[in-house]
Amino acid sequence: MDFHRPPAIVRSFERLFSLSAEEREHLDRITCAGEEIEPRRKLIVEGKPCRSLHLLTSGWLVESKQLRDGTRQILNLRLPGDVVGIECLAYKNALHSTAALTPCTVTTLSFEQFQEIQRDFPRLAAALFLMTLLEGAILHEWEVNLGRRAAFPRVAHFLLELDRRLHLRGLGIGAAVPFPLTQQEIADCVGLTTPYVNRILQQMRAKGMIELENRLLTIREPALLAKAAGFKPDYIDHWGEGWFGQVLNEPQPD
Amino acid sequence: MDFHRPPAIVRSFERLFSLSAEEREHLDRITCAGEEIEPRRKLIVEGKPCRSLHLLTSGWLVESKQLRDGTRQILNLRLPGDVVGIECLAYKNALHSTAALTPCTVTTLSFEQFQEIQRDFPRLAAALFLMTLLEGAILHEWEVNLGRRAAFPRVAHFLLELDRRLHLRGLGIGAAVPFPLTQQEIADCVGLTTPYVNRILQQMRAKGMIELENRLLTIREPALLAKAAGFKPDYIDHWGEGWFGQVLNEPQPD
DNA sequence: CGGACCATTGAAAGCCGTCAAAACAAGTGG
DNA sequence: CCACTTGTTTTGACGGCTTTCAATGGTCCG
Repeated sequence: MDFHRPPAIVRSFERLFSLSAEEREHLDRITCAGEEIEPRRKLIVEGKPCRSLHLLTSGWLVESKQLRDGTRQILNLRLPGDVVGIECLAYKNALHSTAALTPCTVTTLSFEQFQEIQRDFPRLAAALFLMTLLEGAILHEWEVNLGRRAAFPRVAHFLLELDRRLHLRGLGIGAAVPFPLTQQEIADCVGLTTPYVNRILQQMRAKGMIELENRLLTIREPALLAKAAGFKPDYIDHWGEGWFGQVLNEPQPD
Repeated sequence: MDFHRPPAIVRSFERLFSLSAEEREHLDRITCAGEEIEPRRKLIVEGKPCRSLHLLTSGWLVESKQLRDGTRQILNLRLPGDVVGIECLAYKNALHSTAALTPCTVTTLSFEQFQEIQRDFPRLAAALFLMTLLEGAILHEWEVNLGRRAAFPRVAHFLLELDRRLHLRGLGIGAAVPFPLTQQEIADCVGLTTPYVNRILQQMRAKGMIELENRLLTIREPALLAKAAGFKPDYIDHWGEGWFGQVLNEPQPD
C-alpha cells in the first residue's frame, strides 16, 4: 500500500484544481470519520427519507430502481471518490436505492455540513456542482447505450466506460481493473438478461477482446472493442476542461 | 392570451420560492432579449465548442446524440422554462446536440452572466443547481424506461411523464397537452422503431386510453395507463420539497 | 459433505426490428 | 383548381435478436 497517496475523495477534487491548505484540511476533517459498510447493505432506500450526503472513500456502490415485476435497473455505479446522494437535497424521499456492492468505507455529510461548504468553500461547492454535471454526461451515455445499441456493443461500451473511469482514478492494476460485478449485476446495468450477458461475454473472450476472471477485467483489444461499441471517452476524459473548470484554477484572491 | 402570466422562466423559478424584486428584475433583464428560432435549427452542436447557456422561454427543444450507424437517441426534451446547456460549463465541446423541435424563443446567457448570478443572486444559483438535480431524476427514469420496460409500458410511461411535466407548468389545454412530436421522434426517445411505435399507439387508441391527433395529446385513462406503465410521478411532483428547497424559502437576511 | 451463489448451456417462443410499399396530409407552384 | 413534392402515418410479411425457463456444473465456504 502506498501511504503517501491521498484518499480517493481528495484526489477526486484535485483533478479539478489544487486544493488550498484550508480546503484540504476541511476535507480531511470531514473524511476522517469513515464508516465501514458490508456488501448488500443499503445506504439509501428508495421511497424512504434521505437526510444526508455521503462521500465514498473506498469500495463500489450501485444505485438502482426496483420495478413492480421484480426486475431492477441499475442507474449508475459509484466508485471511490464519488459524492453520493446529492439528489437527496432536492427530495424528501429517495427516488432510488444506493447499496454497497463491495465492502465500502463511507463518510456521511449532514446537510448542515454541506451548507458550511457552500458558504465557506466556494471552490469545493463549485466542484460538487461540476461533479453532478459529469454524472449527467455519464447518464446520457447510458441512455444511448440502453436505447440504441445491440447487446454486444452495449456490453462492450459498459466495460470500456468502467475501465476508463477506474484507470483515470488510478484504480487500475496494470492493464487490468478490479471488477466485482456478477453477470446478474452487469445485466441490470445494461438492460439485458443474465444468460444473454453470459453469451456476450463469451463471444468477447472467444475473440480475445477481453479477459474477465477472478473479479479482474482486462481489455485486451481496446481499439477493436471501442470500434464495436462506438465508444468515445470524451465525456470522461475532458470533463472539467470547460469554462467553469478554468475559473476554479484562476489565482485565488486570498 | 393571458398577459398577466409571467414568462415561463420566471414561473420555473417561482415554483421553488418567491422571487424578490431584485431577483425578478434581474431575470427580466436577462430574458427581455429573446431570440426566435425555427424548427430543426441547432442551438448546440455535438462535438462543437459551447460557450453559453440558454433559457427556453417558449417552444420545445430536443437533446440528442448521434450514432455512427445513423440512428440517434433523444436524451431529453426541454420545455418552456427550462435552462438549457448547463453541461457546457463542464466541457469545452458539446457532448450532444440541442435542436429546436418547434419554433422557440430562447435567450442566451454568457458564462460571465452566469457568474454574475452566482455572485449576486445566491438563491437563483441554488435554483439552477436544484434544476440540474431534477434533470438527473428524469434521466434516471428514462434509464429505467429504456432498460427494463417492454414497448407498451415504455411508450405509456413516456407519454405520462410528458403530460405531467406540461400540466405542471400550466401548459395544458384542458385535459389535453400540446404534442408536436412525430412518431419518429417518439421512437428516438424510447429506443424503439417508428413502425413499432405506431403499432403501440394504435393499441392505446383502440383501448381508449389516449387520443392523439392534430399535435394534441389527451390521456383518457390515466389510471389504467399509469398502472400499465408503472408510472409514479413523485420525481416530478415532489421535486424541490427537500432540504435545499426549504432553505431557499427561509426568510431572507435582506 | 452440504449449501449457497454464480456461471454456463440448451431449446423454444416471442417481441421487436427490418424493409418495403402504400396511404395520407399539407404545402407549393403552375 | 390541379399536379407535384415532401414528410408523416400506416400496414404487411419475414427474420432474428433476445428472452424465457430450466437444468447443469463449478466454486467457495462453513
